[in-house]
Amino acid sequence: MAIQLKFSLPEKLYLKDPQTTKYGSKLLGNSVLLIDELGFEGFTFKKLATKIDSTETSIYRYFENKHLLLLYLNCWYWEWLNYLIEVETKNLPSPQVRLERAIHLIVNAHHEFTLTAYVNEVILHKVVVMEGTKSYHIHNIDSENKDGLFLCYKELVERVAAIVELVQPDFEYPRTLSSTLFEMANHQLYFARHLPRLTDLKRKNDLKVELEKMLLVFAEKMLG
Amino acid sequence: MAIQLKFSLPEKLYLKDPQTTKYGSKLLGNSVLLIDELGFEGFTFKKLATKIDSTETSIYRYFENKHLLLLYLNCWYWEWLNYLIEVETKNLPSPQVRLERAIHLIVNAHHEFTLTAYVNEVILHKVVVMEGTKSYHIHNIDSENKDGLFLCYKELVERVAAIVELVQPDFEYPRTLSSTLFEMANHQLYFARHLPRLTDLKRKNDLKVELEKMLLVFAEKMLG
DNA sequence: TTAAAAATGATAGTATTACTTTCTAAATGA
DNA sequence: TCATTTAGAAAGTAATACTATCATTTTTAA
Repeated sequence: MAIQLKFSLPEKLYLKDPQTTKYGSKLLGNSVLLIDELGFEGFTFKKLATKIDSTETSIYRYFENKHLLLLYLNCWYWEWLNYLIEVETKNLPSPQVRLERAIHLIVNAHHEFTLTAYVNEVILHKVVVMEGTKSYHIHNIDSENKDGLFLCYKELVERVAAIVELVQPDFEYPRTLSSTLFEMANHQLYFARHLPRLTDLKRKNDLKVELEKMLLVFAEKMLG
Repeated sequence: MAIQLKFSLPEKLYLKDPQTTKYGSKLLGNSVLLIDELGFEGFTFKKLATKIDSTETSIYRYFENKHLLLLYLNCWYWEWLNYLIEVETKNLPSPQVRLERAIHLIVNAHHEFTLTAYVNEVILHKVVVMEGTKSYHIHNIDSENKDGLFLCYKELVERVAAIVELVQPDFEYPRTLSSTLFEMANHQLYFARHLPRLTDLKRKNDLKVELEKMLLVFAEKMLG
């Protein structure tokens, strides 16, 4: 993919949009690497500043705090996946096939597509699986939600829910099914890697193949 | 319920078991209240010490850090639920009915049972829904897992998985179904309360009733 | 009953975190 | 080229996440 994409993310996420400057993209790219390396709790703006040969002050000009940076990365991921699902399910012959394609992308997109130079999508996906829920399990969730910070996730969930509704208009839980597909994809992968007794995915096999199959079975049974 | 229960939780969770002293039970009970009030990120041992008219030093004699305290509370909840499911599904006529009873308990136990004087189960449940995932999304997950800190959750998931296997021995994902029931119960409730576009549960209705119905439909379709 | 042991409190101290402020220098662009 | 934007440098602060030491109170067991 040669086209470089810029996503429009909620304004209140940042003080200055890191996608608009070279420094900003360095910030984003390295924050993904450092969060992966240290875990979100061990990650600090000080350490990130050192890593990119800069200062805390400069980072604070982009983000109010590390929580909003994490949320920015998640939103970026959600927008990116949303864009891919939109493009890749267009012109497919039936809703069933579109749903199958969407599930394939939820599991595999980060390995098959690279849209940007500065963010490593494979590592970003690791961060989303490992730290993602922390971006929306926060004490001031309601005020952040009011500021529109979770629109990206909502739109992503709604895109897949809309396909679900086409597949089976009588199904009573399209949003729940959609959000559960996204949540399951992350949690079951995390369990397979770290708490294997909580899942039937087997680490020795190709997790992506198994996970995709599992989500397909799951969706089929719910709608079939 | 007049019987006071004491749960045996993994030893490495604590330095001194808070269930063994009066001070410890005060610590536990108030930590639930304070985490609910401030959110886990805003919660500190200093603030807890002030709340129970004590000192940081004393709290540190029980727990190495606040993460382990949160995990302790989660384990407590998992053990408590595990115990209830065991007792309450015993002697039921069929696996189907036992699974239905288990789902009912996942959703409602905290409102229907009170086993201890010092922990408010309803608020503990709020904390588990809000902060629970943080207790196992941590950078040193593998070493903590090695220390057996997640046995309670594994046993809980396996208890329900065992029932699933009795209901439908050919079903290929009993553990995944079980862990997904627990995860869904928390996430869908959280979404209904804070990010309603991510779920079909409607806040105006009785969330518990709706959630139980939803999980039943979900399990039925998976196994039916 | 008393002496030992266990549990808690009081005080102090440290490194790190999570910022904020102010002022300067370099790059950019109209 | 002059104004504006952008980044760096340095310093400072309140709070966090602990640790150490010593004194006091409470419990327990001989």
